[in-house]
Amino acid sequence: MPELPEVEVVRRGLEPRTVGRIVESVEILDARIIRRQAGGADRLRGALTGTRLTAVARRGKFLWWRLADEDGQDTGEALIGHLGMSGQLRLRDPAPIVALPVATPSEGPAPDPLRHRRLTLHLDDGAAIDLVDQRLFGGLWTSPLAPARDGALAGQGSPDSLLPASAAGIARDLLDPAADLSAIARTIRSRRAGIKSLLLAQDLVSGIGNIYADEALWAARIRFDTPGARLSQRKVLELLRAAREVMERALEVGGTSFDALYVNVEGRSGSNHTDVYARHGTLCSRCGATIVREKYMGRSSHFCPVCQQKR
DNA sequence: CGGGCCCTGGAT
DNA sequence: ATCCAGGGCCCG
Repeated sequence: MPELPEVEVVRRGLEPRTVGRIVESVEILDARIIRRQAGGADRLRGALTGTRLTAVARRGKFLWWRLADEDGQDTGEALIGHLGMSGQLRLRDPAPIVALPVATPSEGPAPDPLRHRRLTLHLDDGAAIDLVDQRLFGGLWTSPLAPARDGALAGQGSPDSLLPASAAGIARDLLDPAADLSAIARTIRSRRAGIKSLLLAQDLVSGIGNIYADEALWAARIRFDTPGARLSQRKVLELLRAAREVMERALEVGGTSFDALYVNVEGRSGSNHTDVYARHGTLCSRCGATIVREKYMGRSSHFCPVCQQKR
């Protein structure tokens, strides 16, 4: 499931091969993927056809391209996307889609990595950007730009403070130099909700999903259901720095993958190391206790019952 | 602030 | 046949 590090890996893969290119056509293979586009498929086609991609930026888990018209003028809109939990943006060279080698009958049919291709942007150099998404939680749509409130760069890779409206309610993430960790920590401490639900609140701090929330809480030795207000400023800062470190480390190794659902633009998986996530039943690497999985907020929470005590 | 919804396909 | 995975968004 793509969270901040995985989306950043994708952004970095897209940057050198898509910035400067013109979209020649938009191929929609499954209309259900364009749910979030105002005006629907026609509007998406109209906004992109003949339009140049001038930058690719990211805030939290949102990714967007800046757009310019034939004269090089900003269109005032971005092409923004979110991968949901199973979305992939894949770059395809000029060659047509090549099927994988045919499997022998005993092996059954070979899995086709593009089986769930929903939408393709064809670029002027013959390359293509495929949006592949098994569960259709992801999407790609246009959104008008407006200045970010604090005037700082809108996100990683952004040339200025202009932020797509669709990401206006998304807080800065922990890899953003303009993120104010002390302010985030103060807000967390003003809430009585469980700390994990606060870590996952994208309007408070963005980019963290279920995997990195569990990993950060383990690193900071905090139980998922501890009320934000029960934690000291120092402890919350420790947690935020832990979350940042876990995500930085994941970024260095190309993202975290638990299945074939997260891949970079070339279709390759990242690492799959975690300390607690999906490790229930195995031993805590810090104290040797057995890692537990518990339902919280309708999601699985993985934690060490000894290191992460109730407060 | 919690719960339901959107979705599909692999596991049980 | 049913459960489960879950980010974002909408609802009450």
